[in-house]
Amino acid sequence: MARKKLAPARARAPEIHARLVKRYPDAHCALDHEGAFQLLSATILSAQCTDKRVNIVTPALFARYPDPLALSAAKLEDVEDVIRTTGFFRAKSKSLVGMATALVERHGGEVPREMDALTSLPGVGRKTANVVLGNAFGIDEGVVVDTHVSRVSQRLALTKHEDPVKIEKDLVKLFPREQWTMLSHLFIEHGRQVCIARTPRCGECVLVDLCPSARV
DNA sequence: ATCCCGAGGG
DNA sequence: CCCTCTGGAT
Repeated sequence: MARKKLAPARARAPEIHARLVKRYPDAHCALDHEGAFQLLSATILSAQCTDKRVNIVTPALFARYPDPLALSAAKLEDVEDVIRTTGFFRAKSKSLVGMATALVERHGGEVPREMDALTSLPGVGRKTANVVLGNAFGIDEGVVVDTHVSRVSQRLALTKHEDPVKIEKDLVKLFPREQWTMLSHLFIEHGRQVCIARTPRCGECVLVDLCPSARV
């Protein structure tokens, strides 16, 4: 069975975006939050953890530590008890308290809006910084590349890389800046519902004819 | 056994 | 580049 040769990524990208927008018109940040500080905290917790699980623990976290000053003064053990079920709880607790302390000491208790300042915070890498910039501040600084975005991009052959930074470089060249933040939500939603890691549901995928990995 | 909106350290 | 950190869901 001859597989139809697909167009290069550059030619498929606009159609991929259009179909996903139509398929997931309500795509949005799945981490419950109010404001940059809460989103920053929730995103630190999201490492190797489902957003659903993060949303279970954050209400208690935000109630107990409503602002950077309160979180900076928290005892690590108390934070660990609240966030334990999200995994990596010792490292995440240190990151949260360290992040809050850095906000108080270096940024007047506010979340900075610059990539360099954000990634200088404890426990904050490029992925987390992109989440905050895009969703709390409305700045399309880059594309959030999490496990879903990585997998979907590879299956669609929009990148040949596995390194998230290299994947992001490929994606920002394929899609216009004003689409970057929403693109992440679209890929994440598609990755969760259809382009699932173990058993992708290619039979119900709106991108089958644009995907070299499709198995129907 | 594998995966989930990663980051830091060696 | 590699490894480690961690619990819950499937």
